[in-house]
Amino acid sequence: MKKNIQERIIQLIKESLKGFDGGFSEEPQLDFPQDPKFGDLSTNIAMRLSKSLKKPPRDIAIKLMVNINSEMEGHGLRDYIKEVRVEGAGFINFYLSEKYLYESLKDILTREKEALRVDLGKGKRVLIEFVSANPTGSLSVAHARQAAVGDALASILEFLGFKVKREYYLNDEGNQINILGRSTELRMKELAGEKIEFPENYYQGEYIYDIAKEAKQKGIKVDDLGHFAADYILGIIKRELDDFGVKFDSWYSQKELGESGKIEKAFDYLKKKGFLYDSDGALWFKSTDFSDDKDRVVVKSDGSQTYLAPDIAYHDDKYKRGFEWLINIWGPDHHGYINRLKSSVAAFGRDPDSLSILIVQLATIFRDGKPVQMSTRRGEFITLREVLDEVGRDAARFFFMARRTSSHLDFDLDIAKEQSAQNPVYYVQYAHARIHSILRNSIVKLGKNADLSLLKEKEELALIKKLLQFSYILNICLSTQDPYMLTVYLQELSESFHKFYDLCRVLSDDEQLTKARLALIEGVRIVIAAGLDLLGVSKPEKM
RNA sequence: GCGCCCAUAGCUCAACUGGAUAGAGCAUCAGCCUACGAAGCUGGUUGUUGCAGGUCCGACUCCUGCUGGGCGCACCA
Repeated sequence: MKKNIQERIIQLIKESLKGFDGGFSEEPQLDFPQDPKFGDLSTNIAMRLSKSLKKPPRDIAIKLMVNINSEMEGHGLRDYIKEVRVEGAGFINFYLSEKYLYESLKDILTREKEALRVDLGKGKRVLIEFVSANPTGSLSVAHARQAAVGDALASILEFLGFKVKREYYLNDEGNQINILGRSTELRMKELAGEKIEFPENYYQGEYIYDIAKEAKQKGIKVDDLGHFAADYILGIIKRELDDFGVKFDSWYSQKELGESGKIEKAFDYLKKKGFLYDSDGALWFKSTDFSDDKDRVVVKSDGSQTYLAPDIAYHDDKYKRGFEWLINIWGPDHHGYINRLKSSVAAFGRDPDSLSILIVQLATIFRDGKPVQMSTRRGEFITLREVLDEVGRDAARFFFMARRTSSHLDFDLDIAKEQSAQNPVYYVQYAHARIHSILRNSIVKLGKNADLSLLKEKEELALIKKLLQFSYILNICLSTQDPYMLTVYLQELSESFHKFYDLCRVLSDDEQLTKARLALIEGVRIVIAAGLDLLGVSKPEKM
């Protein structure tokens, strides 16, 4: 795998720093400046060294630039960097040569997706657990967003060389299953003509009637109603996820975990280490020894377990299955739970930072300009299914990721289903379809022998540069653990393409130029397709 | 009372995790198809970044305090 230009320049900067007297412990940062007049790549290292070297940033930058210029040859970068300049307060800006741009485009055309891949994961095993909704009803919009984010993040990590598994933790026992069973039982009685009182905290949704009918038909015993209903609902959830394009590698049953004895084993270990103690007739986990502000009950005084008990064993088991990095994707109502779970990881002697917990903020659904209130128990909430039916998979997925994951999201159903330019997904898909259309219409064949150096227009060079940012963007997605940046990037890339399209005619009488431009748009197509694939959004050839 | 998140243009959000003149979309107005898809492109208007201090060469970003909003603080899951 070829080292990308960024890594090579960073290496060059490091090398060039060697002439300085100590004082640099920082890894040089190299960014793509937002404004092209600040070069193609830029580092702020001189400013950051200013303090420890006790010199003005510009003086350092100039000295460093001289070193860089003389080191460049040895790094084989002479042909690729057109110019290095010190600008502004002490930024060192790199201007890439056309030769480099053409070679990079050529690389994308020959190796396609592989040219975009950077192996950052090195085969590290990652478990992403997400959605994990209780099987008591259809998936909500909150789950939908978690599903979109988790699935895309998993795809991105896979692309970056991580070995990723997607897992769904199934809460198939406990109090909510009991209530589910009793809800079903009552509805069965009601259907049989009995007068019933239906408690407020029972599941109110219409679907309970369907389950009740089926349970009656199959003659399910009263004691089994809870699990029967849970299985039935799990079937619904699986179909919803399937239609949303989200596939899990494994479904981890809490019930089976309980029966496996793994919880007891985990407790034995913690007891031995002194992290469990009895008090008030209950068993407590000493999470305050770690990062929690309060110890937590794991076995209640009535002998039953709290939710934390299986969760401790579950996460222990994740590591025991060989995963080195755990990513949990949760809703905001669980953020108070982070410290106690991380504490349990630490109690087993593991690094709590190897467990990343991402809080996906809620999406507020707007219909007719008004927010729709949500209540699971009353059965009044917008489901993933409704969103899918109304706006479609592509718009839904893209929309959910079009904001930073940690930010609230306003999801206006009326706008999303309009399928107008207001929805950014069409802007990106349109660029993709437009490219296909041009390729279809062209008499000249797309070939490998195009002379790319004919691409000289400002828009053409800008477009190639934009293509080169793809792996940098994925890098940001990795460090922020958020696919959001990719949605932004695809919009920017599409914008660069549409601008190019408007100013540079692809198909013309000039056969050589036509070939070169076909090659360019093919490069754009490859990158947009790769990006949409990672997001789980389709890439239509016609719209 | 304690903890977490948020506050940026009329609205929805950015600002690449501390960088260069705080930018997009929507809305609105004016242009661009006898050439590859007008679901596109070009141009015009919009700011005391909630308030007050502090750190820094540099602050929307970090720290402290305040104001206003969301969420969480279970022997629930």
